[in-house]
Amino acid sequence: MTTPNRKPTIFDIARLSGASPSTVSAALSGAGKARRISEATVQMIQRVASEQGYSTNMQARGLRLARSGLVGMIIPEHDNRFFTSLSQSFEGHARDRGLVPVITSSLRDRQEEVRLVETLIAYAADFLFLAGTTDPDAISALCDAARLKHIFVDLPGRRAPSVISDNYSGSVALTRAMLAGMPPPTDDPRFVPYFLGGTETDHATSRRIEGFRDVVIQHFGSLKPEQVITCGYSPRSAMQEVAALIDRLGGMPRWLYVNSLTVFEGVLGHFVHLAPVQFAQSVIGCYDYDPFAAYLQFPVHMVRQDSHTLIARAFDLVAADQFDPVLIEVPPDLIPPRTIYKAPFG
Amino acid sequence: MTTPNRKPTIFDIARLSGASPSTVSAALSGAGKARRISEATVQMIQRVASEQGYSTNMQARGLRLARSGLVGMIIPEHDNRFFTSLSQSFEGHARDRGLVPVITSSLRDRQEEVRLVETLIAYAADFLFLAGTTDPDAISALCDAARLKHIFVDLPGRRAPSVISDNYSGSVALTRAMLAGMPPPTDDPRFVPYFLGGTETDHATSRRIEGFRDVVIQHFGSLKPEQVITCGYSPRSAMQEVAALIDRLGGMPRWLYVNSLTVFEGVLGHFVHLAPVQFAQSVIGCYDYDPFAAYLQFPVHMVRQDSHTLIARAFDLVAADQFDPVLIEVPPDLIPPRTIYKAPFG
DNA sequence: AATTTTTGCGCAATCGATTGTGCCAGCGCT
DNA sequence: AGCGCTGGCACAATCGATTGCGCAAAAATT
Repeated sequence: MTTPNRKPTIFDIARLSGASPSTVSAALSGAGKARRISEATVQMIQRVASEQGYSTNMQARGLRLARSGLVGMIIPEHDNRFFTSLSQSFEGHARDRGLVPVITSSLRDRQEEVRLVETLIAYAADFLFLAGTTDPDAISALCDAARLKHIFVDLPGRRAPSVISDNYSGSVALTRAMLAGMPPPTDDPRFVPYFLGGTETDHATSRRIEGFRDVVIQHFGSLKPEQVITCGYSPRSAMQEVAALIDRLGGMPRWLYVNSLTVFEGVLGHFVHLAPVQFAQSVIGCYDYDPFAAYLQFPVHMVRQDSHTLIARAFDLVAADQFDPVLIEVPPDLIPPRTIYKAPFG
Repeated sequence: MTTPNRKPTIFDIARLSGASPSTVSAALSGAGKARRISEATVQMIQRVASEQGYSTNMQARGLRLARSGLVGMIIPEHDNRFFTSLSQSFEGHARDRGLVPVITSSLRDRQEEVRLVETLIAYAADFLFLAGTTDPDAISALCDAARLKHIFVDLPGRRAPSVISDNYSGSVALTRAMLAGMPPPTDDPRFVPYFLGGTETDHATSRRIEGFRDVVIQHFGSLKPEQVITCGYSPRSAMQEVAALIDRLGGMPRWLYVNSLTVFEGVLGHFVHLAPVQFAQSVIGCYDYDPFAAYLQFPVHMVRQDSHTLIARAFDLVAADQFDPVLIEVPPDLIPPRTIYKAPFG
């Protein structure tokens, strides 16, 4: 069989099968019953089509139907196991529904985020999921103007449905786990917990800080402002901040709460310069889960957001055609340190 | 301003600006000069268009031009820092060229891989990058039939350009690094290196085994078949195999070469059940890099494939419109264990 | 046998952008 | 005045699929 000069269209199939293009379209798009095409004709057309290697031109179909079958998801970055677990779930659900997932990263750049939304609008995406959006309202405005249905995941928005983790309870659980079995408080500034990373203005960070604060106050009676260091999400600034902190304290703090994997990467980048003994007594907590980070040489408590449920809930909203603002919170899981470690205070 | 009933088209802009649709099209698509539209008219039309929030309907344009502006990349999975580093580079390069990257994962399923290629064909992707393809020739056949330009990355194909890591030299470097400073060989089967993971039939694995073999033979004089365990890429089977190996040897081997991050995840899943002392003397090597895995509690030598260069070379081929088979090898980097560890034989 | 209903399918418009072609006015030239 | 040339724009066809509508033949009904 020689390769044809170009891809066959319904007109080619029509010619070869002796039917009309509209009949071919109906037969191949599954609208055979609805358009009263006989079963025999449908089968015959399908046979011819598969012989010719026909496949629907989705641009033509999309143009006619004013939808593309593409569904978008914007994440801050691919290089992050939390976001990729969202991606992986998103792909699965999208495919189960016969949709084509388009996952793309903004690198936490607002301009880029806007461009991506505009692109997805131009391609007539059927709907859009947004993870880690920094300016949800602006995005919603854009989407609304183009009638693009959208749902926020991970960080909530006011103008569209949001499916997020229960950051407060997750943070409380994480902080409690870190402090479990702690010795009586002392005056040493190294013997209080520190919170590192994130942006105060984002919902997730602020809720996590609240959880952290409540538990710390319960155990220590107070929380000093310098115990909360919100330095954004970049590994670089995290590395600088943790270095400065250790320098200031004259050593590693006993408890370090790390807000996100990217921050953790920065922290580890600094640990390279420390002798192991310097953090031998430390307990690390990290909001978000990475399977490799879970096996580090010191106990790391991690919060694993339930990305599967987050995405599933968002798709439930899609299925129900529910795009009015609503906030759905999904509890995350606490992952204890691996059993290969001795208990820190044992 | 009220939101319009639907997105404006060039016909709306034409009506509002007093020009014809074809003039509007020319003005907005940048073909103003070529079609001799006066500068004043172009500016006027652009102003009206931006006032109306016009954006090109890419489905219509794509239909007319028989290309979409979409460029695809298929990877085995998102949850893997090697593949996501490819993704991230791919996105950057695609955007620099004004193209829209569509990255999607096959979960190493051949059927799914084929479906994805067919989907990208249906959407008229401009070209396609394929990473970790298990059956490249079948994919090439599909793409050729649809005149879809494609390039293999990571695993090579015969019928299209391939840009891959220099797996042999990377493997030699990794094995050498693992064995550096090794004590004289003994008869203990725990004191020989083991290779774990991958598929013998894939090019990367077979080249890596060759490199491993050559170095091991150089140091030990021989390599027994049981020292090479190719159990695929799934963490589950890796976990089983490493458990069986340790059981058989009566303890951890001194050197374990882990072929890919997913295999490493499986290995770590088993390490949970071991006392730290059991692998305190072991040296791990892993082909592929994960920033967290690089900080584990035992020395881990890692090979970081130069994903940026891999993608850059592939885009060079695209730019040169070079889609005839050719094999380009890019040297990977060896990442030594972090300095926080004591030297294993120090 | 006449009428109504159903079955099976084709015609032609439509989605929104691009592009080959044609038309007209104005200009310079002889 | 007559001619050619060019700048500036509009007309209409086109890409490939979907769908409202219509029509003829077959089947069912009276």
